[in-house]
Amino acid sequence: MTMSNAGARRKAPTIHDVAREAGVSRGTVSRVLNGGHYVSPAAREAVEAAIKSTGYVVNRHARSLITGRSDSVGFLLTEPQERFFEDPNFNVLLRGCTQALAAYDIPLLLMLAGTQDERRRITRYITAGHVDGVLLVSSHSGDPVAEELRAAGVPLVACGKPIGQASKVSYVAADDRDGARDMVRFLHASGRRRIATVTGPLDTPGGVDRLAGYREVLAELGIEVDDRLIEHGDYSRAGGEAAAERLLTAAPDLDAVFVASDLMAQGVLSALHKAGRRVPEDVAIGGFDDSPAALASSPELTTIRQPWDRIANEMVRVLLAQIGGEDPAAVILPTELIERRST
Amino acid sequence: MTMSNAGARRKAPTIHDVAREAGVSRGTVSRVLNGGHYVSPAAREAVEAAIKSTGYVVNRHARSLITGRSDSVGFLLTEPQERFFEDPNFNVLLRGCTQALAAYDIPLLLMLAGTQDERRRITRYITAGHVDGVLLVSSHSGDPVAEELRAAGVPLVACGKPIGQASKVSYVAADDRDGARDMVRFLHASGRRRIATVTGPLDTPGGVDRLAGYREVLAELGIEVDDRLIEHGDYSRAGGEAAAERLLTAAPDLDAVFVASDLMAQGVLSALHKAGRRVPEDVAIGGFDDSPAALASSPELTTIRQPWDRIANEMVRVLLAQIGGEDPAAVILPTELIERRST
DNA sequence: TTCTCTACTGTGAACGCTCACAGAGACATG
DNA sequence: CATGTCTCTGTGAGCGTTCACAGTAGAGAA
Repeated sequence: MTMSNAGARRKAPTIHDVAREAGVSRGTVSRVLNGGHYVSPAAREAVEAAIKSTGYVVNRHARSLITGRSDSVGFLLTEPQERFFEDPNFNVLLRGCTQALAAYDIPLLLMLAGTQDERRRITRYITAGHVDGVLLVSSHSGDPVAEELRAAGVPLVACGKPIGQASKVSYVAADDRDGARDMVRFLHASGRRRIATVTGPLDTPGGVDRLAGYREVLAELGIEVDDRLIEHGDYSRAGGEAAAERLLTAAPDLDAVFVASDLMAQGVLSALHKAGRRVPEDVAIGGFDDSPAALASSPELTTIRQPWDRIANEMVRVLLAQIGGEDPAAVILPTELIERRST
Repeated sequence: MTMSNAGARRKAPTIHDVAREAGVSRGTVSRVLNGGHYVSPAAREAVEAAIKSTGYVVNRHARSLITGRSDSVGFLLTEPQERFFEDPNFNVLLRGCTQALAAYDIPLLLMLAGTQDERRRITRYITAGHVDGVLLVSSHSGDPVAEELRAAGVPLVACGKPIGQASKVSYVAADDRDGARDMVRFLHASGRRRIATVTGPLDTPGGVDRLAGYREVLAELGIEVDDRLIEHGDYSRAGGEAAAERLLTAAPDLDAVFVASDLMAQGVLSALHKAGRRVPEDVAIGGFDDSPAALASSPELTTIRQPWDRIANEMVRVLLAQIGGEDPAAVILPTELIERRST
């Protein structure tokens, strides 16, 4: 009998209605809503009861209009979206961020900047203050979008270490160097003595740091670094295969390869197979990322897992802190070695 | 030398500033902004110039406050998030929706309702009018959330056909029945004569419709349906394997199996392998979904692909139409048969 | 001329909230 | 008794839009 629904969304109760119901003023209701102090227990109780009985929900637009905050944040993905969306790790990140924000009742806006047009539109949207901050996932760090947003004073935290250290932008990343160290130490501990490496591109933080970790462990073990054992790839499968072929020529006596990504490791695997080397009997292989490629390979790859759920949580934490006025911060999280059949 | 950045976001220009700059009134600027009529070419030009020179961007909160619209929509995922996030098809859908909405300058809010608490929070958020409509992805159709939102008069469009036909909720889905018909016709055309099927659960639309398609084609070909050739699964790999074992017992002479999901098809593959049947020489297998399982199987599965990018576009189109006041609508999109090695 | 109609423009009032401020008690201190 | 401090409460103003309405100018018709 009520004249509810049927698309005719009935007018929502306002703070006024709650105030009337509770027998107090708007100001008092507002103070209760914002968890403020200076409100008597009696008033608070009355207001809370009135909120419940009226089914009041704050109008975020009205609030934002006056506070200047939007109480929402953007999740910005620039560039090659396919690559990310196909990666389950990326999905863990997206999900983790959404849930971490939900705990603060902050909605996440998904923003994909593929084309130049989209980039412009999104940058305008963000700098106009429609979100309070941005969680950025960008392939090549030192992204112009990051710079632009930072220059506009938008709180920002990137996923992964930016390469252009010039600008002070917050980031959360896994400890690439330590992950690499773990893997090389592990290979050495399992008896391998001629440990080669296929690095990522040296203009990426991952490329640099994972190589640094490799070098450090050799130094630590008193093994002289042999340049013939180092080859560079481009994170692609084909790149890994080519690098492995060069390694086999330059240093045919290698008995282990630390590869800076699982995808490249697949290429390495196939090169070794072609060369008649057995894995892990003749050559052990360690990957990086714990991507699906690690499980799809045969043998399954021993690899380094990055703690994507924790990365998500930390990104949100750092972003909210920054929105709250704190300075940019960098967070490095430990990795985990996943032992499988390739070692 | 400018006192820009440093977190001190300078006050954004308002419609007032634009009006002053252009020498017109707020009203005129507003009319230009909303693409309205009744504005002279001269005024429009002046306003557009002023917008450019001031860098004005509309304050959506102020607008929403008065229009009552939020100009944003929610993408709601209920229930088992892992399953969806792992599915590349789901990611295509999410991406497609985001991009389709971006063309209308409508942001997408990602909402994950896993726990009961989250469901409540999100339902409140939505019914409070914080989004204009909802794109729903739900595992079991006839989802209580869908009902609740529909009852509250929230524009809603579901992905996939709801089972509870009682309520009139919009949906966009691939043509399961026709996809099934295509596959069975294809198997028959390639010479198979004892075509079995492993269905999905019969309380899901996919389960029902794909079986219906199977039956229809047999009828069309004048082949009598043999119940020994029909077994039911639960969309899981193990379920597929068990169903295949039952089939092999009941109808050992089968020479093809149409399986209602790729995951189940993997199970069927493994059962056939154990029974010493070769695929595709002895038995052809047709899957459904074109999921990663289809490519990961050996041999790779011939399967039915659902047009996820088009589904995304249609969901957005239907939702916006509904927000605009149109009635709920159902859209069925054609599928595509992907031929691989299993047939 | 005068009136009507059309095309356009400006203005005040809202939308629902927060914030700053003023003020009221209650109580202690000088 | 005056004064100060502390806790609590109500009120007016204003955030930046849109919307309804009133008003103006110019063209054409009576």
